Amino acid sequence: MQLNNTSKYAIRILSYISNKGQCSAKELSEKLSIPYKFLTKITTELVKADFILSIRGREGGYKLSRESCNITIMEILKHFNEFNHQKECLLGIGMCDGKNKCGMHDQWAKPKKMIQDMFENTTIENLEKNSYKI
Amino acid sequence: MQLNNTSKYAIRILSYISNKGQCSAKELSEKLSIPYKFLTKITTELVKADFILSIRGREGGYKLSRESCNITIMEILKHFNEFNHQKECLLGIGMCDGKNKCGMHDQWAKPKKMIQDMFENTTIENLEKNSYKI
DNA sequence: GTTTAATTCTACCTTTTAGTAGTATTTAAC
DNA sequence: GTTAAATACTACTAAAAGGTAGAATTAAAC
Repeated sequence: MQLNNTSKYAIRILSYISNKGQCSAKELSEKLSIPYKFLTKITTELVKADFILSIRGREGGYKLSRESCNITIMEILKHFNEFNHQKECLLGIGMCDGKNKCGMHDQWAKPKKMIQDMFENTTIENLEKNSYKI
Repeated sequence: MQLNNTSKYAIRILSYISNKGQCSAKELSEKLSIPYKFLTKITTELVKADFILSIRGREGGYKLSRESCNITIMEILKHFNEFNHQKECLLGIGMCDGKNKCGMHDQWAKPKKMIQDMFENTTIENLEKNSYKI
């Protein structure tokens, strides 16, 4: 019941960039304690997905490609396959809906809704500032 | 944001045994569509953790070692390391508490509590009957 | 007491996730 | 135009999760 590392890193990276305006991969790696090579792999992915834009060459770095209030956590998680849309029931094997319930379908319904709403309504702007310090 | 396979299987196994009273690994494997060898690995673990007891030899099988209403989902999940107790914040790096917050600490608090309560208050007895059919 | 159907043990293989290494490309500064 | 500091690309390695294989042990049934 946790996010995978890539998703976690992505959120923290976007949050840091948002607070700094622009910054290099080197700075991100050091401040967020994310292995440099792994970090650039993720940032490259974030560029392709248009969350950030890259400035190459000397004095380069990354910037948000949109306003932080327009980047929801849900969007990030979906990009990194954290939500499989349909079946996302806890024990979900095959299709799990109102008719074909998994064992925990009813109990899971409320918390699930709450989490989804939270991820949809939370944007990079809303995140605790300086959370990267932890 | 899903349980790992082992935890899912464990819950479904216990649910099935609960409904059947006693059953063999072969039956569990077939009815729950869990690979036989992987299933027995999990049941052996469930025996050691005293969720079930095994009856060896011919006509053997597994039984719950306690009443189904006394086995909470939380207990199962904790056994399979689904909850790391302390830091379980979404982005949680290092310790994440009221003073040292991860970026999503505040937003995550409510859904997290809701999920934990749900897992603690849900027992094997409460699960949808025949959920294994899916 | 032999057989048979069951659980248990040890060791291995496969897939996915996480992380590393090295080189190529870009571009501002000088 | 050379240099230096940055990102991007390709390919590999390591660790964890998921799954398999085969032989050993147990005990009811006959």
